[in-house]
Amino acid sequence: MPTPSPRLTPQRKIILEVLRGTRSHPTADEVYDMVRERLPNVSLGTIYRNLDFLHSQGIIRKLDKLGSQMRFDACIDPHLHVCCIECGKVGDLPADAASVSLRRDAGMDTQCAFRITGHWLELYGICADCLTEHTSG
Amino acid sequence: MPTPSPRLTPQRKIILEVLRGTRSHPTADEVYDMVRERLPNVSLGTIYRNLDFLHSQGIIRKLDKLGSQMRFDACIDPHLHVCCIECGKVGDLPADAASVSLRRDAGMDTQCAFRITGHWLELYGICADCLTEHTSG
DNA sequence: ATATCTGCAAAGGATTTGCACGAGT
DNA sequence: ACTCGTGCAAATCCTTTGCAGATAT
Repeated sequence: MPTPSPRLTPQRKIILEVLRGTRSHPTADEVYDMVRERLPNVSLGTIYRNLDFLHSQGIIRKLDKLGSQMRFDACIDPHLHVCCIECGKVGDLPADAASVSLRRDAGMDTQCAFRITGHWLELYGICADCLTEHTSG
Repeated sequence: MPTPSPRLTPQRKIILEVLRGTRSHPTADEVYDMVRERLPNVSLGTIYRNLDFLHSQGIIRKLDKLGSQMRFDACIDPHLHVCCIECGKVGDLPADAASVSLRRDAGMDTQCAFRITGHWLELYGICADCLTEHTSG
């Protein structure tokens, strides 16, 4: 059987262009607004579906830990995000700047123009129960 | 004027007891179910309001980065959380085990019975724009 | 009395989904 | 033809809110 062939529709193309044209890590809503400037009849559902598709293909990053709304990032290189606790703005930080920033809590980080005040670290893994199911099943 | 005097209602008391009686970092919904066993007529709104109140008083922790629903933790000592990517279960990790776990990605961490497969680090701060507003205003 | 708190139900915001139509191969 | 994608609107999920009645000091 032939492999499924995703299509590069105008919507999909413009959504990706819009995302690649900004460094602001926009929400779906903000992407919607930007895309509508070029494609007035696009629907929000299409935005969500395409952002999801692009993410599933590894073409964009989905940032779901930066507030109440998801944000999206066309830059998939490993890097960290800094979130402003006042206005919610999201900035980038080169990966190798992390340890520097963590040690400098409450100091101004010259590399990202944010004064770092805190951080959040969370681990992912597989719990013992799920591990057992894997090995026994 | 007298300081406001929050009351220790039965609802509030039981919610806190229930939360202190588990290490499962329950969602509001799960707290609701547990509380209803002792207080069948409690409402979900009351659960949310009290969890919020307890959090605002620094009595419990609110974990909003562990999936789509908020989770709550009566243990406010600094410690990390490990989230199972299969079933969503959340475990604890002593703070000083963090560096160990990060170095052991994909290895089994004996301290928390999770096999750590990844992590997420995010920074918080104040952006240049908001800093300017503070210093100039 | 009065401020705090409750249960109920409705509202809210973000995201997902069902469906019939449209477009590419 | 057939599959994939779209617009629209409704549905869903989690959380918050308005309100009238209840409770404690």
